[in-house]
Amino acid sequence: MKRPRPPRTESEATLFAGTRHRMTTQRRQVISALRSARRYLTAQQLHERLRLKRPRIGLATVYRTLEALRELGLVSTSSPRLGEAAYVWCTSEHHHHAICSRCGRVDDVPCKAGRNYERILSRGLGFALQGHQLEFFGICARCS
Amino acid sequence: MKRPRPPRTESEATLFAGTRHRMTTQRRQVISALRSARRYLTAQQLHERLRLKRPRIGLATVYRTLEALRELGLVSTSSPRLGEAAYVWCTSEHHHHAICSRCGRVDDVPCKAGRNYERILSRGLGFALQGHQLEFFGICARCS
DNA sequence: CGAACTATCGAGAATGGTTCTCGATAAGTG
DNA sequence: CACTTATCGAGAACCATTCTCGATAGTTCG
Ligand SMILES: [Zn+2]
Ligand SMILES: [Zn+2]
Ligand SMILES: [Zn+2]
Ligand SMILES: [Zn+2]
Repeated sequence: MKRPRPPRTESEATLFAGTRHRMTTQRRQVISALRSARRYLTAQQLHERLRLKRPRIGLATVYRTLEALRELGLVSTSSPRLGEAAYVWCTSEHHHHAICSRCGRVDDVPCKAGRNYERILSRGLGFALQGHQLEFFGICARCS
Repeated sequence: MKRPRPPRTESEATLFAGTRHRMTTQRRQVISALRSARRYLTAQQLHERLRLKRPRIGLATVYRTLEALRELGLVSTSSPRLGEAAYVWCTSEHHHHAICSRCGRVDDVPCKAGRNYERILSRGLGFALQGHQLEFFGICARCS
């Protein structure tokens, strides 16, 4: 019985295409775990989760993979707490994050602002705006 | 010859009023150095600067003072680089930062946005907005 | 397929920013 | 001044992150 092609989520196989990086089993699992978490995770938290299925995976591998993904713009590293970096999966287009204060869930928010501020900054400070970063804090739908 | 009262910058003496913290010479100097820097400084960079005038000041003292100021909302700790926290002097009112990509100067920018997003977030995600943080990157007047 | 090449892996050591400890000192009180 | 308590400086401890290195696995080319 031939089933229709399953609605597979975007494959990871091509994420490193065009770079000298190789797609390995470990990297596939780091990507999958972080992508499905939908929240900021520290390298150590991610390592914990990965060890459940692959006990011998090394912490350094997690750090190395996260750094490679960060260079590609596929993870964002805004660190919500001081002293420990946290990583969240990211589409590569410009967008912002809505972070739930209760459960930590992170949702992407498309960018709509910036226009007003460009003028304010230019007139008030003589500041030539090149980019911005915006984070929202509040309570997500599941938590309220 | 009695001069009119100098236009002294807001005194530091009262910053810890109402808390159990004491105002000491070391803390006065940390505050003064950070306030006049107008840029993000790491604890170690601040320590370097302070040692020019007070060679025996300890790095731990700098960290302790910065932490106390952070609790009071007088410094902000957004960490621009990964792996090392940086601190900038902050008024306690809600505002944002314009950070020069070339020289690192940080200027305060009053908040004007948020209204639009409150509706977008509520309708799109069922997200109850409580707060936000916005940073601008670009080139400041002195650098262009 | 197999050989050759090279990126990546895991484990542990090294690094370095930050915090802690503790006896000495200074600030506040009266 | 006498007393109490917060803060100081110096160095050790802590811990997140990076580095080292021999082993392993992905890739390419026949
Ligand atoms: Zn939530
Ligand atoms: Zn934007
Ligand atoms: Zn500048
Ligand atoms: Zn604002």
